[in-house]
Amino acid sequence: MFFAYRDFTGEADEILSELGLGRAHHRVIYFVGRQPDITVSELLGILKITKQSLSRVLSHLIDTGYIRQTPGVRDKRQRLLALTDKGVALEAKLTEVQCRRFAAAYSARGGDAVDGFVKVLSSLLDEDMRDQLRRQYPDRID
Amino acid sequence: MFFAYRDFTGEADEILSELGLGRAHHRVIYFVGRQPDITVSELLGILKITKQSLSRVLSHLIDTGYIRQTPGVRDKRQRLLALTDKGVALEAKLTEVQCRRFAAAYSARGGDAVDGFVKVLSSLLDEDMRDQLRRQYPDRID
DNA sequence: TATGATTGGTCAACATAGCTGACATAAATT
DNA sequence: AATTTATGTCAGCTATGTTGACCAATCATA
Repeated sequence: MFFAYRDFTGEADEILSELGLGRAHHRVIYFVGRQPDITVSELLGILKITKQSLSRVLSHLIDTGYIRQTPGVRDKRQRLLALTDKGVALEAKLTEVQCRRFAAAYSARGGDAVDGFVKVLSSLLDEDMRDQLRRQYPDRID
Repeated sequence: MFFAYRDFTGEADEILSELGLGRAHHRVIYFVGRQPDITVSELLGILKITKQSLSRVLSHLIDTGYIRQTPGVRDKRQRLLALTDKGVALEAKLTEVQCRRFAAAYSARGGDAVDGFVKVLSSLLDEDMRDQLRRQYPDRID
């Protein structure tokens, strides 16, 4: 798991570090990309870090133009976060190198292996996390 | 991958933090456990961190009695690292909670899924890392 | 409408675990 | 004897997490 996680994130980490960003920035970009107009507290709930930690990373991404924020419509206190075009481009680039690994795995090992992989991966999760993901991706998890 | 890795290491992290240790210590304990009398440079090659980083963690583990070192026989410069009884006990405890997750995954998803998991996981590795692991665990990888 | 809860932010300080660079020592090799 | 190797140590930097304290705007409700 250690080796796989390290190598899986390695290529993306390199791209990021050339831009002066780290893995924490990647996570924010990724989850904002998956769920545009996500709120800060939703993001905090996913990442399970403190708002102070998130603040540093998020402010930087806003300052450097990867993420934009618009005030919430229902609740004006909320900051709805979304990727800018620059953010979308980076997200695509990062996701591409990681997808390439999965594509290679799929080619080399086949769909049944990939199915097993997803199943086992989800079984490694805490129960509440698994339930949460099941709700979000009902057709991919379980 | 992010969620699975976080939850997979979460329980072990808790045990460690009660002992004033972190994930870096876990890695050292784990790999010393897998390969007793490993040298410092072999460990550096596995972890791919700098000797200064390792030094802090390793010195602490030696000071607190989880790891002992004996001078190399062939090469007296080498420090051969091995777990003490205390180290073995901790390693077993940490490995146990992580194995429990895999055991649960095995029960819930079956052996074919676990086989697929291992296959895909190994396909996510860099090629050289995969070769290295193939040599070390010829019956488990590929 | 006043009060309290929620959403979000800031400042300051700290911890862990990585990094680089420079230099030291003992042992092995040539 | 000179060089290379295995390892260590000091100093300082960075990224990313943590606590605690406190502030402001907005929302919901008694």
